[in-house]
Amino acid sequence: MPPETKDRVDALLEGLNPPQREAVTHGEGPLLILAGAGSGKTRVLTHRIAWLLRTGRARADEILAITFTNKAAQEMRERVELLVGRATRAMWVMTFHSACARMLRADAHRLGYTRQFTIYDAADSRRVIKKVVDDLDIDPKRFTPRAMQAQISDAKNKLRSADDYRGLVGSFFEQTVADVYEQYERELHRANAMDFDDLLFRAVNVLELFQEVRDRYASAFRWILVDEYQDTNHAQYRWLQLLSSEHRNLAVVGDDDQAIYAFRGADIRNILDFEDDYPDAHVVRLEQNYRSTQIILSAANAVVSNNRGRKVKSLWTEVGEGDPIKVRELADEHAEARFVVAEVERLVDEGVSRAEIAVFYRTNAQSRVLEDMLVRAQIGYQVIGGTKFYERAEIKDAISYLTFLVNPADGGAFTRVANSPKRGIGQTSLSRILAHADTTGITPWEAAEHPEQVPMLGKAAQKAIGRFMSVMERLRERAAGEAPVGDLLEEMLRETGYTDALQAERTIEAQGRIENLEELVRVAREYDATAPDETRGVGEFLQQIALLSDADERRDDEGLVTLMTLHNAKGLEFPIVFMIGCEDGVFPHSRALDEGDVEEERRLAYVGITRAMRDLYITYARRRNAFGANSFGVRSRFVDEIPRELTDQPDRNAVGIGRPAGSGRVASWATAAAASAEALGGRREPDGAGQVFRMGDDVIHAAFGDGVVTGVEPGGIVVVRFAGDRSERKLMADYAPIRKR
DNA sequence: CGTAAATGTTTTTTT
DNA sequence: AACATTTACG
Repeated sequence: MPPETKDRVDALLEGLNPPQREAVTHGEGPLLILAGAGSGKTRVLTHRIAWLLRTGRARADEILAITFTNKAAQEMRERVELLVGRATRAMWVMTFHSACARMLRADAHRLGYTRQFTIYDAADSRRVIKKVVDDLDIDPKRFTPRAMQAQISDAKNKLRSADDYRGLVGSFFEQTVADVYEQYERELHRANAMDFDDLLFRAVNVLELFQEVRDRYASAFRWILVDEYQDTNHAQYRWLQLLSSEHRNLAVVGDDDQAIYAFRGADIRNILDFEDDYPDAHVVRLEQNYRSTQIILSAANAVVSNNRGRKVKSLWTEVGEGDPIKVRELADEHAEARFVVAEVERLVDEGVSRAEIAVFYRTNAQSRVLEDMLVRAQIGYQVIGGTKFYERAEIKDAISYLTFLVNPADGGAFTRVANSPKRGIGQTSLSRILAHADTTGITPWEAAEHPEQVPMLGKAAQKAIGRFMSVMERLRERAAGEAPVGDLLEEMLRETGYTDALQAERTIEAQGRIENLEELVRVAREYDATAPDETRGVGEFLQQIALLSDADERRDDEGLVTLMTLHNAKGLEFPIVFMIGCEDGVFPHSRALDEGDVEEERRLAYVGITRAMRDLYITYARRRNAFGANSFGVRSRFVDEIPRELTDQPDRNAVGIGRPAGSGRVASWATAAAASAEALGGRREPDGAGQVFRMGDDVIHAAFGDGVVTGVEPGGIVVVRFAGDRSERKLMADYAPIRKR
């Protein structure tokens, strides 16, 4: 190695601790990196890639790096480029699904798909399943499409085909699933479409069935690196196995304590058994945490240590003790939101940037109350997840138009756009056209091209279809002529009258939709400008956006408070973290309790806690609006698993809805309500006269307005923080003009 | 064929 | 409570 190169390699290793360095400089052979939360695993991955490149062990096109989100992939590529000082376009850094889609574009023809195959999202797939259930005369009440979909997805994640599944049938339910699965596969194939699970499944199929494809990739990818390995499923495991079969340079990074995707088929054994699969694997443990205070780490450790069957690890930090964890009980979800918002305002006053603050919750629905409150307080925020941009009706419509242009077999896309905007093509006409295509073995596009040949189709419908298709024909020529996607999209929105129809509505919502479509055009133009030549085109654009996730939309430089589910929080860190809704039934989720998946929920708690660098707030509510009805809650068991001395509420059981001493669990809302009443004891509000105030109560003051009780002191004094001027005042409960809301 | 009202269903987490 | 889907009517 020339001395100059050696210096640059040494520079790469500077600032790494010994185990990190060991992982980065591991040579040939399998490598397992057990990386505790905040132990710098991303740093290790990027430095390892840079090291492989710098030392000449790898060319960029010999590296395959798998990340969990597209955003993470992009960041990883940028960081590697910074380290090695040049572009790394040839390197494959992407998610499992993106990598598989890319491989399938090249080789799907071997399985009877074209390279323009459509990627169906969960909603598209659900629609197909519904149709199948309907066609097969199955009672959708007994066999809900939702359950069917879950079963099929599960099978695919285990690499079980419809045939395989049928062979394992053990009940009437499964028998029915087998029928649906089989027909579903036929429908997808006929539409030249794949669902998310297919991308992995079919990619494995191609590698297994075609030796030359396997050889091509297995020899190309000399170095493979995988992040978040604890959340891989069997199909992903097999895919990696096939790709790494030749060089065996597979490096995986993960933490079994952060496995939170079992519900999606992830198999924690993939990481636990790595050393059995690769007996010669080199194992590195990263146990020094660079992120959180000792108190936060201790809390996380205490909680997760209640799980069994984990690889024992001991995280430590040099960051220092830090502040106690702030635990708050609030009256209901509104008081909870008010507390969070008031605290955010206080922190911002202290000079904290909003971008340093995140709020985590178990389910997306919980963001709503919080959003209301943030809007009122005029605090900028972003919500990750929930209703996604690409799931909005108008965006789906626009995408379906493009999809139908490039994939004329996609009857789903056709159905979606044919009568949107309204042009007099109803459900009946559509069904006739699709049935005609079905029976004569032509594509929906071809059938629609010749409406006069469709049996039973009315004259008016024929004319409407004709007009629609002549627009589509023109657009298709433009698409084939490799027009930029942005131009094509704009033309489409204009020519089909889509924008005009929205404009005609003259409503604020329609205006919002138009703005969303403009945003989509902007995304397309961005794609036109940045996509490498070889991957340009409508088809590729569509496949790429189909694989975008919520997490990819996250922005971290615009001074916004971030709201997201605990699942979306994986891999991120924030100086200040709020975990809200910490009640049994909400978190851990009641469904998980029913199904005995408490350990996964606990890992979710571990993930949430370990995102916090400096300050952690945990809140729970006594009362919460579940289905329109109020339910009473009990503090989450996870809160009680945090040693009290790590919190600012060492005697928190003295007041409020503490878990009844000695009782193990409270699993249902019914028993929860009883337990709550018991815990409240004689402290329930008297009707009418003399009010009793508790921490978290919402109050209205005649002069100061809305507020929340932040403390109760002897002598009938209550401490109230007011939303209006954010002041905190001590008031005499009996004399001050305050009442509960 | 399209709209409006009525009914039923929904809340886990997501690539 | 909110939303989607179904049903009834114009």
